[in-house]
Amino acid sequence: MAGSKKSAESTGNRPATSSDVARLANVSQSTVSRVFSDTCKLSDETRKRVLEAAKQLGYRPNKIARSLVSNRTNIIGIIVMNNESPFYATLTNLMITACRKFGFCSMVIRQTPGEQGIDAVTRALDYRVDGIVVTAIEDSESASEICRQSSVPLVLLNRYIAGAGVDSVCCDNLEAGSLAAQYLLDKGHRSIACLMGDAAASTTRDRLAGLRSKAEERNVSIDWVEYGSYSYESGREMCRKLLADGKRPDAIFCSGDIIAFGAMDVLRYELGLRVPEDISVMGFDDTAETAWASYNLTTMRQPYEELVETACQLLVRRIEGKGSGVVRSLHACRLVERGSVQSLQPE
Amino acid sequence: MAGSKKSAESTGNRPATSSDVARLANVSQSTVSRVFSDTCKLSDETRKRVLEAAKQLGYRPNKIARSLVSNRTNIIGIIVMNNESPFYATLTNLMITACRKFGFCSMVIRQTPGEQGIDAVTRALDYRVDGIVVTAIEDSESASEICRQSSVPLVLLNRYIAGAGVDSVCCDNLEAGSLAAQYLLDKGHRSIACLMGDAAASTTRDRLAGLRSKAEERNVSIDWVEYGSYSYESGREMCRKLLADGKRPDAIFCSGDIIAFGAMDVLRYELGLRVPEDISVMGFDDTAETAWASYNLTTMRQPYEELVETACQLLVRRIEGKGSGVVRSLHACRLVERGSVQSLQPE
DNA sequence: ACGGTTTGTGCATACGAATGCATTATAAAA
DNA sequence: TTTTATAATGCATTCGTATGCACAAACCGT
Repeated sequence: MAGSKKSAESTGNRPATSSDVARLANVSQSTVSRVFSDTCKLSDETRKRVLEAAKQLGYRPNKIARSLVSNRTNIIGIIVMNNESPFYATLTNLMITACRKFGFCSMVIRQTPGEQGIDAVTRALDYRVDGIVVTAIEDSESASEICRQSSVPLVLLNRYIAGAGVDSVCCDNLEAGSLAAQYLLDKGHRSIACLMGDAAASTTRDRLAGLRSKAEERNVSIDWVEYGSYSYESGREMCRKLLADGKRPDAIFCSGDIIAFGAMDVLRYELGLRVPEDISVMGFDDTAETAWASYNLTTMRQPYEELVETACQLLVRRIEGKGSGVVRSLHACRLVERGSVQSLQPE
Repeated sequence: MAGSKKSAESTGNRPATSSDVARLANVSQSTVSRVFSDTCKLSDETRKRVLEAAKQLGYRPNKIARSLVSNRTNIIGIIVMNNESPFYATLTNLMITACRKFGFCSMVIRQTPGEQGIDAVTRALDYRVDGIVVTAIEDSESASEICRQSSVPLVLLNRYIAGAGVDSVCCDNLEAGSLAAQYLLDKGHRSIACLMGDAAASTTRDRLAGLRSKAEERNVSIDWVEYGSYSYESGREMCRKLLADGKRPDAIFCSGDIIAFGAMDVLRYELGLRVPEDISVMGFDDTAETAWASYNLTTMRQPYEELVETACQLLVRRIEGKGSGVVRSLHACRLVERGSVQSLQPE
């Protein structure tokens, strides 16, 4: 008497198929399919019967089978670096939510250590994802090439490749760097040190370039620049190295908040300096932790929602074939003033 | 003369299929399939010819089609709450990596606001994922029920449902709570307040229960307990509320690090108290931020890698049909002593 | 040289849903 | 009532891969 308790007629524990439903509802498999994709006119009577049968069997369309014939998986591949920073976590989370909003599921692929970025992309392509978002892998260029070969749309989020015909969505790092410089200069800072993340990333380079050009415009030269990576530990190391030579800049610009956290902690707890009284620190990204009272970090806010929304929209438009030329979408950052930068100006 | 530049013979920009390869290599489609699944003996000569043709066409097996016939997607669904805490971010990231190690891709599904947890699970099931890991959704019970109906293995990570026949992997929250109590008591603390996360979660309840039982064993009663959620803001609010009545406990136990961060910041920057000199704070999880010098939080470390590895292994074993009875896997936590708890004992 | 075994390959079909086309039932028009 | 248009449904095929079965070739021992 097993299984008689369930209200659904068992199909032997294998999920019900459209044919099972068809049989029960006394219609053809095509009709069932049409009820669930509702592409076509159907009598209310039939629709009702089918839906009832479906409910009884617990039927749900098999998206895998559907994908095979329609050549559309409704999956977006999200490729992320093997990076633990809160910034990427936030970006990834928002991206998943955005994809969902557009009706897509997310296959998240993390580049495993030792793996080429292109392999991560290939893994996604094997599942015939409809589109790919890359938030920072090393060899974006080859990734973009292999996507073009498979004619799968690709969007770079928070990265940019000059010249390559790839869509990208970034904040305007040049302008943001410039704004940061302007802010620090306006506050009276003249000797500005920079603790930068990965030197190879376009974001890193642009932020510094923007900062530098604005500073030079005001006849201030940026001489103290350290490179490392976007991590707390790297922030600490760069900060130690910077101040080891006895250098005492007015302010330290960090190209990522997490670098700033490391730097602040070294300043306060290893060097006994006060932030911002003795030395000012500025971050970049506006991750959640910046607002925490211990840091209270003045930073440039990246417009997360806007970036992610745009990337997703762009990707979806491409997926639907509504592509035009290569898009490079740039978004303004906004300065969020908290308490880590001191004014050296007499008011 | 378009397309003649590519070395690969173009198949009209549609990804090459096994039939395309078969045609080029002068073998049947079956043979191509066999080369790529290598289930069967094949002459070296044939294999070489096929692989060459495949390379020339840029052929990679279509995992969607493969899934359809083999009834195996090699995808694991990872269901996560709409939660921004670093703890879940870490857990999710590690889970993705672990799945990959076992040869699975990850479909990450975030419960969207207003959505039932069961709907998130259903979305995964629609893609016929081979297994599902749930790291905290509200209605785990119904989720488990619908997985059973589809006979898709399910593992709860960091959650536990008493009685329900669901596999789960947790740290031993009872014991961990007890260890925390023991530590605080040994340090001489007698009035211990508790700032807890979501009251409905098994983790929250067990941590408190463990703490309480150990305390009572030593004739200390735990009278000050606040409930909230696992977030920085909630930590702040609970802390304010706790101390508003003029209460001054020796120590505050927080059921999550992020709660502790909020609490510490209120203590230090709103109430002007020193941690640990005036009041001790203890956390739970050992997220990355605990080691940051600003917090330097003494906490209970969850064995992340072990938890994730176990969950994944368990799931994979179930997927391969090697299931036995219901498994409840418990893992010991370890106290990580940093600088946020003061000793009240004369040494 | 012959029956028997092994090895390598092809043929045909299945997986579950979507869809162009044919067919039937129904309604509207003449 | 007959004709034509229209709406509703079924039939057959397709997507790309895997696999049971049949078959051919090669090898083996006697």
